[in-house]
Amino acid sequence: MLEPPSLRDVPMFATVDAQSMQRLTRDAKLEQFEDGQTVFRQGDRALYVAIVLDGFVKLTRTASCGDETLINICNVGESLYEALTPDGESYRVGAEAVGHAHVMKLSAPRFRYMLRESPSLATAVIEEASRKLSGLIGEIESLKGQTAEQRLARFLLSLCPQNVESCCLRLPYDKRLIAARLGVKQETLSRAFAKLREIGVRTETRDVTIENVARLSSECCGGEREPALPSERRDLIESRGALA
Amino acid sequence: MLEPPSLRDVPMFATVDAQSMQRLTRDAKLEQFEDGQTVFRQGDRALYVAIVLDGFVKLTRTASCGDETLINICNVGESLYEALTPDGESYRVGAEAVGHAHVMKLSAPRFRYMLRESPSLATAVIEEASRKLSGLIGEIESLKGQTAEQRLARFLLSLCPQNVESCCLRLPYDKRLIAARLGVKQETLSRAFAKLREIGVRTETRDVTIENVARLSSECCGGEREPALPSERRDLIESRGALA
DNA sequence: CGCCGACTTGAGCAATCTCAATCATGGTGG
DNA sequence: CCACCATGATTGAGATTGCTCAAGTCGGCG
Repeated sequence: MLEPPSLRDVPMFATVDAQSMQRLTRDAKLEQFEDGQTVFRQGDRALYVAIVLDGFVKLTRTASCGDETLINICNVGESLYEALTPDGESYRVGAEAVGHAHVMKLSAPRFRYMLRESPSLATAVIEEASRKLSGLIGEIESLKGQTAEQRLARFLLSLCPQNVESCCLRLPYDKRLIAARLGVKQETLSRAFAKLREIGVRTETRDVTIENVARLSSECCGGEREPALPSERRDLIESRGALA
Repeated sequence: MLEPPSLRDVPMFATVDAQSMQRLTRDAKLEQFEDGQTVFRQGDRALYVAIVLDGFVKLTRTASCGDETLINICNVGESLYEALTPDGESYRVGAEAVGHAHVMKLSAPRFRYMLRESPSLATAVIEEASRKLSGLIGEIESLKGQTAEQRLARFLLSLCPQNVESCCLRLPYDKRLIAARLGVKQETLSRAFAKLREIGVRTETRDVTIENVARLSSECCGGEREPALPSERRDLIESRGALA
């Protein structure tokens, strides 16, 4: 939090040439948000392409009847790219800070202009969009085919480092949000945690201990595993095993 | 089916300059598939970028335990873009023809090369990816927040032309597939159809009559409506009302 | 101490799934 | 023409999962 957050650390832009980055960020704005503050609203004109530089930003979609659905929780280094409509005119989801967050806003018209000027940027954006597609496909797979318990297992596994036999981790945000992310009610999430207790998952409010990662993995539909989300913060996690 | 299917009619490429299109399609292959035949398998090396030129192609994701989840059913003019992994190395979902289908396969390495050479192609691909994102976001919203009945209503509405008061339409594929698309079992779909009968939706195997589109719309969560899928075939639909 | 928010737990209910039986429908062979 | 079968669709009954509502716990924090 003390080091100045910078686009330099955002993987999405790692392969973009320096000159393009300089032009792209010429009038970029770095904004700070407190928990619950709105980054932009669904339906607003899409004046910016936003990147999370610190904290979390949740993307939600609100139906006309008022139902709000959580679409994604974006982590440090992620763009809020799925917010943009295909025509680039408005936001199809709203964005709100979860906890304290820094967001870099790049001018959308400039961004669009640069896409035509810089093949390396265009390629980077195509890859970013493809990553977002992957994430959503995984989400759909999970929602259509798995129980709440399996989804929770999958979520916890996505927080584990690869190839460890056990690990302790801190949940990245509160259980209400995790429930929304998994598409269940808070109470259901609580019960799912209770069931996982039987297979060696202890929870203490926000800290989770997974005694046997492989066991949890096999529980969650034959050991399926998300391709190691770059999303979740590794610095909150300690673990024993191959990587420890 | 008799006119030769051509990339010329694919909206995705409408804005791409002729020269790029020519280079892109230099060694393109047009393939035909019968119902159930595999276009490509999940995990295969992604040698091609595929476009549906006739019929339907379903994209499914198979978990290691064998569970198969339907991700999308792609219509004429759609790319199978969501099949590509971010690194472009392999397919993250499998593709299979639904009924008779024509698929154009473009060389993936050439495609990637052309992305750097042709800003208009890059822009078109970014828009296509964005449309795919929209579709998946809508899917997630639907899965997380709506009942089977509401999802069915939404699906039927996506098949209706805009601004009509009533309409008759033919379901684009069989009910087993529709059920998979909505993320329910076919029995549940059948019961959902039965419930909609009470609000003026008649079904005769594959033909559906919607007596009052507005009523159906209000049933499905306050009149939410998909942004008029370009996906479904308009030529199978007859309707009365503002547009008729 | 006492309140508040976040979490947990319990009980009943609603939606969906599973399993199984039934019913059209279309094609096939006699 | 009809008996027969395969397939898709429908319907019923009971089990499961997740939801709703309500109460209870727990850990800060003024």
